[in-house]
Amino acid sequence: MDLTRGPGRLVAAVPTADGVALATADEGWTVRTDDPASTLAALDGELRPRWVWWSARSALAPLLAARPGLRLTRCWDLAAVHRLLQGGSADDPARVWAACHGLDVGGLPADGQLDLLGGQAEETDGPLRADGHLAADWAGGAWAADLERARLWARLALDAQGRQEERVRARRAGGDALTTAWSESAAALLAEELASTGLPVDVAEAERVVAEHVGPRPRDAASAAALRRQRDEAVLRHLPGHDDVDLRSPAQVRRLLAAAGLDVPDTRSWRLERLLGAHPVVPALLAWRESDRYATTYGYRWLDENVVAGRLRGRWSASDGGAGRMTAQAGLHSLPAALRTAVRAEPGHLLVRADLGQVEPRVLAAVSGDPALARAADSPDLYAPVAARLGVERSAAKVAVLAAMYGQTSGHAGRALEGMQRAYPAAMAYLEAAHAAGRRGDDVHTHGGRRVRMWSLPGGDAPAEASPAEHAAHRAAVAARGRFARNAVVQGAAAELFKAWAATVRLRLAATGAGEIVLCLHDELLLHVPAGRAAEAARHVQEALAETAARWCRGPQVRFVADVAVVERWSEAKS
DNA sequence: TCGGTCACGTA
DNA sequence: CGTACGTGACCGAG
Repeated sequence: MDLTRGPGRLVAAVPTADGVALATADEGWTVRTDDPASTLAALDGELRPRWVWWSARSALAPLLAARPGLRLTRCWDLAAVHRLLQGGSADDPARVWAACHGLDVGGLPADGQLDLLGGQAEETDGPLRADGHLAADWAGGAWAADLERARLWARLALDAQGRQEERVRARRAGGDALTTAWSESAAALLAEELASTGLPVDVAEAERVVAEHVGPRPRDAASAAALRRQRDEAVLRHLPGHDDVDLRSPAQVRRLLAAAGLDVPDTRSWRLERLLGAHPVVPALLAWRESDRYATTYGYRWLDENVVAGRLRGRWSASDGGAGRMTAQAGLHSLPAALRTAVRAEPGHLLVRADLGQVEPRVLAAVSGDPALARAADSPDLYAPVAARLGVERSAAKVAVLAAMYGQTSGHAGRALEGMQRAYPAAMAYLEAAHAAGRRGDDVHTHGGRRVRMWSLPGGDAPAEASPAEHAAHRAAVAARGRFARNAVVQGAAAELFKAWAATVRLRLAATGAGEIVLCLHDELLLHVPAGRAAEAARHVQEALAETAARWCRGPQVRFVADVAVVERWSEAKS
């Protein structure tokens, strides 16, 4: 059972307020209905198509708003595949269309902006300009005015899909870019479902955690201000005469520390932790920092704005940023550990928590085809055989592997890297190639075929006339680009593997009704499942990983491992 | 009112 | 001088 694969019959779908417009290679038609979600759900069951849409955000999000439980099976997401092919995060229809027709995007309005100034806004009834670009009003949403327009918009989507698929098939990558296009599309679908579903939260428990750090919910603005002064006072009382210092201002905190005889270049907590015994103001300040997090970012306001009826919801992106990881808003990806007790299964349900173990070195073994590293991945603890091979402690082996992947040069990394070079030459060569490309400013591509764009440097490639300081800044910028590229090919490929895994899990759960994914966290999945289906869901997670890994590795098979636990609260069973 | 910087949570 | 992201606060420029 592998539902992510297979071409499927391509059916473009454009839902509107009045109904839904559809297009296949042979025909287009419209269905007038006030319930397009049900129409698509029925067609999904009958035809098992691969839905083609401009983006899950535009096509699916409105349907999920009307029918939260809607689960469509497969799709081709033009925006997601565009990001895969072109890199970056810009994915509006005008850019998608231009890219798959080989048109220059220079004359296009900026992302999300209509060309209101009228530079190219010639009067036209059709969706296309004379130069082949999408007309600005169509790209901006004019297709939604009536079903006939929507039908045309669906035909254009199908046309764009065909051109995109040609480009995907032509993409040379270590892996199979077409499979990546499918799973990235699935991730875009999942992103909308995650935004709609939300993360189950025990609000009373969340309020208890917040109260532990900042006290009870203030009744009004005056008591909030008083509480704030009270928290500030706990720090400032250690240095009389500095009552006017604003602890939220790093510059003022630095002057405050200077008054305590502590000269620091910045006031980051890792630096202050080394000065814990130097002055009582330091531990007080660190405690203030922690509680301030709950007063600002993760406090009552955050709960009020983002948790509705016991679900924490934020927008999700399937591949934002350089390397193509998923991103999430509303703090979903950076919940403090203390708040995880509040992430709790609803009555009659359980959470299945699954996280990939040592995913980045295993991914490196797979994408580089390094046979020795692939053999190390046979071990449930990859670092143990690496340590044996390098003849060092496990902790040193881990540092060496991470240093190789992240481009670390400080500390003891240097000598460890020499050992890595001898033991795992193919893996190191893979990283070095990406590093060199990044330094040159050349784009790199992930195993799955994602383009990762580099950026140009302020002074160009080699500033001829520059001060020593400018030369140093330029060298630093070149090195930073190299580290970014080196990391991107590993982090990006890991993101692709993760999304392929998540997509497979999603389909198994949808097909069996054994629960649903409620959180994706880079290498961790959280499922919310009926209590009686937890063991089954856990099995789906493991089987989906084995299936995904087998498909993903073309060279030597690399073992991927997942730690799976069935819990009531996310905080339990943290490995 | 805006963008840059700092700081810090997660992976 | 390991990378990525999102969030909120301050601060100086406009």
